[in-house]
Amino acid sequence: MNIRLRHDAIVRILRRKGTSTVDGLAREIGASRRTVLRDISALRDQGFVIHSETGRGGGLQLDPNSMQTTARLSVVEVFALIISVASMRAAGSLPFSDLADAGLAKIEKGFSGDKVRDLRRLLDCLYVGQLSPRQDISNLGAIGPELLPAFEAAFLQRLHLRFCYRDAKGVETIREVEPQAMLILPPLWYLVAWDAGREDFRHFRMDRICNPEIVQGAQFRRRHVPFEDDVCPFSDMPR
Amino acid sequence: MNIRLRHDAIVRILRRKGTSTVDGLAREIGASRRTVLRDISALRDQGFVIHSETGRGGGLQLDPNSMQTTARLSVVEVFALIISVASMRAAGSLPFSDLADAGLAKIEKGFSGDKVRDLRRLLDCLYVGQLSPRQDISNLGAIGPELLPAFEAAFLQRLHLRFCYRDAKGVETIREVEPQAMLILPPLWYLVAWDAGREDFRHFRMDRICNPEIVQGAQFRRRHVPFEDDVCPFSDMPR
DNA sequence: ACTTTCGGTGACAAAATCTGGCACCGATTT
DNA sequence: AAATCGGTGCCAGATTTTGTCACCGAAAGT
Repeated sequence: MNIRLRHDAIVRILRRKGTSTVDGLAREIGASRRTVLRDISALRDQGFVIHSETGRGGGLQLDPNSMQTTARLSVVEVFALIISVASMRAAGSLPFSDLADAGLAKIEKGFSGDKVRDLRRLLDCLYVGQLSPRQDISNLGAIGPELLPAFEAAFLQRLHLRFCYRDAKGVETIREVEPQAMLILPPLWYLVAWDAGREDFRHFRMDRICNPEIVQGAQFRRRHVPFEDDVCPFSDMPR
Repeated sequence: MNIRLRHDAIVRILRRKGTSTVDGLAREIGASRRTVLRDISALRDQGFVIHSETGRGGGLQLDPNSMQTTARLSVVEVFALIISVASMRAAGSLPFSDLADAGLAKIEKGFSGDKVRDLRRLLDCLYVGQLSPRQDISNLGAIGPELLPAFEAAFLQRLHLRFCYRDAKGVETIREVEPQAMLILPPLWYLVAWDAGREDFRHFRMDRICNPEIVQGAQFRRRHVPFEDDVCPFSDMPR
């Protein structure tokens, strides 16, 4: 029997029975007492909290709060999860937001140094807030999934982005910009960028952007920090 | 050298050098060519995207988008993340929702059998939708974080829940209920439950619930499926 | 056409690791 | 004092992992 399957079996039995002895586990699994004890030790090393009591009527007990899983996530996947949690928190009344944050913190802790740098660079570009009630949200379009890889490359590698923009009057223009930040005011998303053609900072509603493409080789010239700190929901994350 | 350390070393070298040959890796790590090839295969199984080109000038190349991290999350933490993603998707216009879903799917894949069962049981109780515009959302209160452990135990172990409920007129009553489902209509959250005292199904606004406590030993008597399938945003998850 | 370089596979013995039994310790209950 | 129960060190045997070798197919230079 595989070592991994055995560990799973032990956790399953402990969960079901609540309390069990080492010998009972060994009999049920079909492994030796010694092996079960080694497995218990390994499970504790992996972060499972297993209480034990010696003597008559004693046994092992699995702390239900320590049931865990592992996952491998890329930087942008974590970023997407962070956007979800932050955006929901901004929408208010999220009883599980603390828990989701704790989960994200665990995920972030698993990153190595340069991945953390990537993540921070993305987070530095993200601002989530509340939409002011007087804002016009008519003609709300969908944001295309093809925007994601373009934004990721632009933000992480600091490259120019060229796209077609349809403004509020319906006029379409080609823009070449240096992306600076992403502003989320649910349900609206904005790209804050230095417009190279107009030589000024502009806000672009993301549902009005189409056909984004990376411009290779163009250097960033501007660095813009357009918002106050308290708008950013990630003050508690290390940066 | 440990197998895990070797995998980490391979990923580190590939990241740093960009491109490398199998023999180069073997020399640098101090393992045999065959072992490195086995490791590459294992890494690909784990989800790393490693491109390879044969012939002169070829070699291995790690896709930078597959740089990953590991994390250990509990069932409820994953549940909280799922709520965030689903709720945000219900709010509309989420360009990264697909990515967040992919991340969640990876997390869910890391669960062992009984944890998946727990997660499904929680998901079966969750419904996210759009609030109808004519709904009254005055007197919106905060949902206390102390509700979470109570709900988790109630849903997972199918135990009775007793709490103090303040209805729309401000009248407070003690209820003992069998929790059936959680309904999220942002920004409002409802608990759908069988009210044991009134012998009928009731909706409770979660910001009006206080001091929830588990009632040990009470058996569930009802099973309620109050919503159509299309309200549930998790149709693509295995269940 | 031929050679070299490179990823990838199968087979098999050697090396490393895991497993099981054993003796034994300390704590707790009967 | 006896029985129950978790925990540790030790060592031979079972199991898995590793290294070696032969070999294949693809690409690129000669």
